[in-house]
Amino acid sequence: MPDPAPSTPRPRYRELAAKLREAITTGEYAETGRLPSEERLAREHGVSRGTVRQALTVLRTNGLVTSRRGTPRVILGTARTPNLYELMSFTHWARSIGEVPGARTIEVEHRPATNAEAEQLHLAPGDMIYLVLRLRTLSRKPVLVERMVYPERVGRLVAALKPDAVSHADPLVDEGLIVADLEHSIDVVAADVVDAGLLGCKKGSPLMRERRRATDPSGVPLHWSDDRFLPGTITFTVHNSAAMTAMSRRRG
Amino acid sequence: MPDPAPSTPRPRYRELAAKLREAITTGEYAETGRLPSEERLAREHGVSRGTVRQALTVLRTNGLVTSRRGTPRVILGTARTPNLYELMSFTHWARSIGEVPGARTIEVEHRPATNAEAEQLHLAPGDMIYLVLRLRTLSRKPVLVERMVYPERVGRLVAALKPDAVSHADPLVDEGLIVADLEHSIDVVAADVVDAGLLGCKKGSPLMRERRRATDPSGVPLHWSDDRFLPGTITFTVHNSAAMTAMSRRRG
DNA sequence: TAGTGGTCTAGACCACCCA
DNA sequence: GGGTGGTCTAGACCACTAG
Repeated sequence: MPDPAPSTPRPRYRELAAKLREAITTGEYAETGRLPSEERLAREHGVSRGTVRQALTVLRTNGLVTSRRGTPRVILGTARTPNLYELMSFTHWARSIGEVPGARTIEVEHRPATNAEAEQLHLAPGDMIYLVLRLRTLSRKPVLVERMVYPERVGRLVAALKPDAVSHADPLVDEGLIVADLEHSIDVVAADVVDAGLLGCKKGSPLMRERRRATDPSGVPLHWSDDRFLPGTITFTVHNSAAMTAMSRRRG
Repeated sequence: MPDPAPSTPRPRYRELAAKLREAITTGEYAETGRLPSEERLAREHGVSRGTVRQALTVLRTNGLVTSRRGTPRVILGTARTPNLYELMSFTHWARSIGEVPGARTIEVEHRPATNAEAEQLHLAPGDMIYLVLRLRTLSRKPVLVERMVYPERVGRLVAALKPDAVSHADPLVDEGLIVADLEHSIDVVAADVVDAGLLGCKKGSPLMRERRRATDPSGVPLHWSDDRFLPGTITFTVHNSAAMTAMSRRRG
């Protein structure tokens, strides 16, 4: 939910969701720990019950409230803010937690895709890709090694950026690229020579790896990345409600 | 979406979602890669557009289709099956991927909660908890060390299970406990002496750690766990669409 | 039994995309 | 401009929980 510049005015259900989130975090319903009924919320805010339910779905997705047939909704906790931007962009995430992100570009390659790359990006073998290798820092301390693979069309834009550009994601958004979908996988790998040199750890020492693939609304892959974090620098958290889930990252 | 035993007949939107998922995975719309319009689906299946939208929301949450105003929905990929059970229960997950799960109970403690445990389970300091330490296996090979902490009420049920019970989650479900909410965090830790002894690795070697807290529909914590996986045995995957997310695990 | 959330309908208007 | 998905309404019935 990146809340893009509202060419359309913010829909009412989001407006209401924001109001309710605010009310919850300020302790408005703290006495009972319950939310008013949907009907009552509808009356109080001058919208239909359907709109109230849309708003409550947002809150539920974010883990703020539960729901169960027959009983009022229960307040679960306070705000969580899953945000596609934050999951897509180290820069954006770092700023969101008040850190100063940095980046050093180590290498940019423009070459034919390997088989694995072609598969991940839905390209034909031999199609050209860009690979960008960067060292990312928080407050000047190395945190992760980032390898981004872009198809030609996207990579061209990235390659044109100034070498000292910290965020690569923002310019892409400005260019009109839309990320509709992200697929992450998280595991542990041993540092290779490059990782070790950049992060200042030993070759073979364990790193937490997050691989991501971003897809635009028409299903076309926008990039594929391999990020390797020093242990202790980051924690991934995932929240599931009965039907839905939200992911975020935390400083480890 | 555990699809509980339908005391109520399965709602139409789920029925429709299942039908559409089936159609997508069998390649029904493979030529165009597009879904028919909501209006048309409504006509064809004899339901209202609202119901169609509910069904499509399910598919979107699961990463099967995208949606964007103005254009038909695009088929993204094939089935993903996020399921609270599978995330809650190693046993259930293992079976879902065709593996044979095993468990060896190492230790059961019944004692006052530490401060951390009390906080996680929303207990008063000194309230009694159960801690169950188990070694979990796939096809007899050690995969993870599991530490489950239960509040008295739940732990009593677990402690009453037969020592060779593989799944602890299923009996709890049978007892009427409902998991409405799961919070995961994933990071890397060094194996302690116990971990190393059980998993057959060296003390200090890296393990992937998944900590979980489960909450029932009224917001009461049901358990808190700390699972430590041998590297290479598992990969966590998370899928986000614009507003929603789904998590799963894969054999590493 | 009263009140809640879950499901479903039939209609409406709009922003947006694309041919 | 025609068709799509996004939002919103006003109403209805039902399953479920709890006092």
